[in-house]
Amino acid sequence: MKTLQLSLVDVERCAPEGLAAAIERPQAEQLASLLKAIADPTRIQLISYINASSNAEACACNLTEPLALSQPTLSHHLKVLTDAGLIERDKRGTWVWYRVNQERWKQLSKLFEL
Amino acid sequence: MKTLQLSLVDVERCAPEGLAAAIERPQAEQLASLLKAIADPTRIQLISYINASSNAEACACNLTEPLALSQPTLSHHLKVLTDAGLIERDKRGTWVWYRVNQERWKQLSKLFEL
DNA sequence: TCATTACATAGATGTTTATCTATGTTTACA
DNA sequence: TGTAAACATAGATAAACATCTATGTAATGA
Repeated sequence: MKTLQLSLVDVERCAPEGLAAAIERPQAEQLASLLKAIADPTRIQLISYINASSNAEACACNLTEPLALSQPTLSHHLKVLTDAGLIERDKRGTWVWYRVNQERWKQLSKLFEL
Repeated sequence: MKTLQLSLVDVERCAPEGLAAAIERPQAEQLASLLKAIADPTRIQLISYINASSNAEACACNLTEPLALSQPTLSHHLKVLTDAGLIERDKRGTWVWYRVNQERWKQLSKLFEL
């Protein structure tokens, strides 16, 4: 019957096409949590400020003012970035210096070569 | 006096170092909203599935099942990605086909060459 | 040892967001 | 024209999150 045949053709046109290697859930969650760490305007600016500082490192004490953040809020964002492994903490006396983890950053950039 | 001098030295060691071009707030917000669109495991998988499909395009009707999503939830995620300009909508009859916007994707990848 | 400074943690609050159910809209076709 | 299928939108809800104030911790220096 014609209708059935057309229907079959239509179904075929909408049928799942062969998927190449699609990202599985656990890896997708891992990537998402890494991206979430960066997907915030304040943290993007933080990374930018750190990287743009001389020696590519910045003292926390110099980050509150340019970004107009309270000290606990800054501390929170730096922790999020540190936990994600995107920046590294280096305590020197009373101050804490941060630098971008270039390895981790390169890892991320590869994601977008998909 | 020695204390004052030391204090000055210390301040200098913590003083703001010359910043190169740091990302300003409006641009940071733009980048963050783009990254937020991807920073979700479901949407990462969606992009992956679309790109891994033959012809690098996928019908919405084929995306609910492999990702175990309800139809409205799928529709929501596809809208988020579409609004961010990361995928493109192409309605063909009853079905809607999506493909990744490669231009936009390349733009993003440049972000990580920082 | 005490005061001060730099930073972290805890708890509270308002906003965003991922998901659901229910319903609306559009297209194909008999 | 009327029905069915594919998708979008609306509204509700619970979880996640950015920010704040208040307080704790650790290091410095007198």
